[in-house]
Amino acid sequence: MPAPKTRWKRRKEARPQELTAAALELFVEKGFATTRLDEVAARAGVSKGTLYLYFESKEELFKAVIREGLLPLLAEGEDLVARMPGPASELFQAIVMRWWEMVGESPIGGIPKLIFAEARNFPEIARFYAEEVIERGKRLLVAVFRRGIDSGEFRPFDPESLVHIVFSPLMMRVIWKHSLDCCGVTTVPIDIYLREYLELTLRGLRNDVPVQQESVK
Amino acid sequence: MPAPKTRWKRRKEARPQELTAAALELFVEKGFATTRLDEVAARAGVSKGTLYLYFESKEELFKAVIREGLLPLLAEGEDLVARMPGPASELFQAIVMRWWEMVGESPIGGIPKLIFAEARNFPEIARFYAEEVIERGKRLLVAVFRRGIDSGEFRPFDPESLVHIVFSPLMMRVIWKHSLDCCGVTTVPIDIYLREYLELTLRGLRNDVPVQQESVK
Amino acid sequence: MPAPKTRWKRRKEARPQELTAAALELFVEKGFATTRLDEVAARAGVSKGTLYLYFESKEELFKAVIREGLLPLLAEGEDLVARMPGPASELFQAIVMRWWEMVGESPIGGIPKLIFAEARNFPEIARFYAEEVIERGKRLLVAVFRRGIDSGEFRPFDPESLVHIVFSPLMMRVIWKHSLDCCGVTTVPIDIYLREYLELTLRGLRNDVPVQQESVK
Amino acid sequence: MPAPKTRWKRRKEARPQELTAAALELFVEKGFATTRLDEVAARAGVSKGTLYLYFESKEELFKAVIREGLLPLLAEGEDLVARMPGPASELFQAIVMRWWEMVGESPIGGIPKLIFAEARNFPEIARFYAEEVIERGKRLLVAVFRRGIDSGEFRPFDPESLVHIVFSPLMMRVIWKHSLDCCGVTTVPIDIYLREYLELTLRGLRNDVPVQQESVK
DNA sequence: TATGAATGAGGTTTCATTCAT
DNA sequence: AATGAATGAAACCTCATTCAT
Repeated sequence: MPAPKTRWKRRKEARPQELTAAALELFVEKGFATTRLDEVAARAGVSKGTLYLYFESKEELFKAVIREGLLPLLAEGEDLVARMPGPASELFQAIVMRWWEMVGESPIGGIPKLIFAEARNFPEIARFYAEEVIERGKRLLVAVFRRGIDSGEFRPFDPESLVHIVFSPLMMRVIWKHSLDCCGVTTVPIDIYLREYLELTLRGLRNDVPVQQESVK
Repeated sequence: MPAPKTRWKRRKEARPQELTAAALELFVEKGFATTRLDEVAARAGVSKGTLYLYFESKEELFKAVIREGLLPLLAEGEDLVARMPGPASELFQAIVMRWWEMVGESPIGGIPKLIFAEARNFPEIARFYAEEVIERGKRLLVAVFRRGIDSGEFRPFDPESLVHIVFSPLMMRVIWKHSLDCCGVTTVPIDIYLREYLELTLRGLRNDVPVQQESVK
Repeated sequence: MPAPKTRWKRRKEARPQELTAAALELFVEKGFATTRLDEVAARAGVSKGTLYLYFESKEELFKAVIREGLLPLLAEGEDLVARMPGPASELFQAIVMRWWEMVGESPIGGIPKLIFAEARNFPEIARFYAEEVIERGKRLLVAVFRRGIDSGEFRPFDPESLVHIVFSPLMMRVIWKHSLDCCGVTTVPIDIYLREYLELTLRGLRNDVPVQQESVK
Repeated sequence: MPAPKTRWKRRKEARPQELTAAALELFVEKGFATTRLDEVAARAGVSKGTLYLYFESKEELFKAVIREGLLPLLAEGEDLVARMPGPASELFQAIVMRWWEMVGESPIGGIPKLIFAEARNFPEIARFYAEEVIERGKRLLVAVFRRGIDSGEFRPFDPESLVHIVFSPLMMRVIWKHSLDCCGVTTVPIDIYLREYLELTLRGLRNDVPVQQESVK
């Protein structure tokens, strides 16, 4: 008796996440408009009507998918900067690798594609996402950049101006992964991509001074 | 009487492009599925039925939009490499600036967003686009990189591995422009963005000349 | 323990009536089709599933609502005629006032509107209602009319032909009360309405002869 | 060429009325909620989608049905009072007979039942109907009553108080016709009904003065 | 007895596509 | 060549009904 009730209750609590998980997959796969709620329900193993016990409409489901997807992103990483002591370049490298592991490889990696694709149809959600995710991520990286500049490890530059540029190759890669990659348009393996990306970027950021000082000598 | 007829004929020949232009705008704005053919027709100033005189279906219209959008891209730039003599870094800079002018600023700049958003719904088109546009662009940049490496201007690296990484900030910017930008989520002004991008990237690519100069000495 | 059990039992026996009462309210308010069983359950303070312990289907609930509503109507009034001795006009007046008190003012006053609205969707129920309520009411009034005619108080007329006509203003009033009245479309206050109605009707029914006989005298 | 175009245009102009006519029938027959748009379309001989070329939604169709139904009512009768010269009782009789002919016998006779049934679900429409139809009809009858009172033909009474009462038997009859009548619950034939109604009502309204004066004497 | 999560048939509504004009 | 009225398949959503608990 307690077991079944628990099973039910657990079910009821687990449902929304099962549903948003199925929806995320399909929204990323086919886009919001093209995804039929039947499919979402089928993939989650429930009937169409069940969706409406948990979400008022397709649009609300969409919002929930995005909101749900944020949480892992927000929880992750913010303290990474504070904890990590070493040089900024190593910290940056650590963040990049971790981001790919946690976001790039996981289903929530589909969200960026989804956001860019649907932003103009759901401006409030786009703004919400920008505020909650992009802005926070930006602050994180800017802090790293500042530390590097202060320590002389990075050349002096305006972190705000560079942050989008620096992050672009990661965003593009995760977007690519969920669009062209799935059509058989492949590119360099991810490990090489990340290695080359880090090298290019760190070379682009670092201070030349030591080298030049050497040459001055 | 002859004048109107000429105007008509001209009209008739111009029609398909007027239609694809209207369709491109709307597809970029709202996505393929969400765009109604009524709207496309209305924006092009014709009736819904007229669309079917020129395109067999909504999907064919979509393909035509992409195909049409390619031509300017293909025509442009390929000879730029051959013609431009100077150092690779200057050539790269010229390509970047020109690309932004010709693509980033024009309506066809919406195509990348469209492709990434719809790739999985239209894999053949995605492959077609990858083949015809991305691949060619890649070859163009690879050639520039090669020239720079050969001349010692760039450090030795595998051009194939870096080309996507290097181009990402431009892609992201043009995607951003047609999605989040339209929701009021803005970022650094484009001139600063491009300047910082070029500096970061060229620093990341170039040879550490001073050191090498010493060794040359 | 016995106390609660008793309360439970009382509850259990009272349930069907609580449910039909809630249903009547809502059916009158919104119509049969538009009323959701959730609402009925909610208004009765039970869960949706509980309804099905007492009624096989929404339609059965509807039937029960009507059947339930009949009982007070049937119990009331039939003996009123037999008991009341005085002149027919006073008896008629008494019936009218009592009917308005017992039916017009009570929730079951909504039933006529409901019946007229849903008759064609539930013909058997309509016939059942006609048989059990309208027919009986008619017989009641016809008896009164007969008595009045026989006593010379009313002019000679065919009671069967007049009964619907005479009763119409009361029916209309109670229907109005549950439809237009609720939309803010009001009319004469009920006391004036009834007074004027009685005057008009009794003038319409009464015999002029006595007066003339008097004058003859 | 002109013929076909005319046919099309004529069709396009006739359509809304064909559709509202079909809808009126069905709404009266089954109620608003229970009527399926498929049926309306089928009865009008068009496809479901066609409805949406002319009406934005089921609710708008409903409103149009009511609005459409008003016009004949409004056009009719208002001048009847002005034109008719004779005694008020004859005018009243004429109005009653004409109303039954024009409204009672025609499909728009279903509207009252519809209004009373759906008033609480569509309060604005109910108010609109009350304002445009009931109120005007009331004014019409009140004018007739006034004329009769002024001429001494009718006893002195407050016309406003009596108008609903007097009209009730006609309303009830037309409502009955579209509900219980269709379930086989019949009543007195209409000609007898109207005759008895007129007699009862005119007796109820007329002045007894001469007789009473005699008795007073 | 009572609950309320789950179902799925059925309704309204949309829109790509057709075709008579 | 151009129109736009008409279609009907397919989507979203509702809600009466069921049933495990």
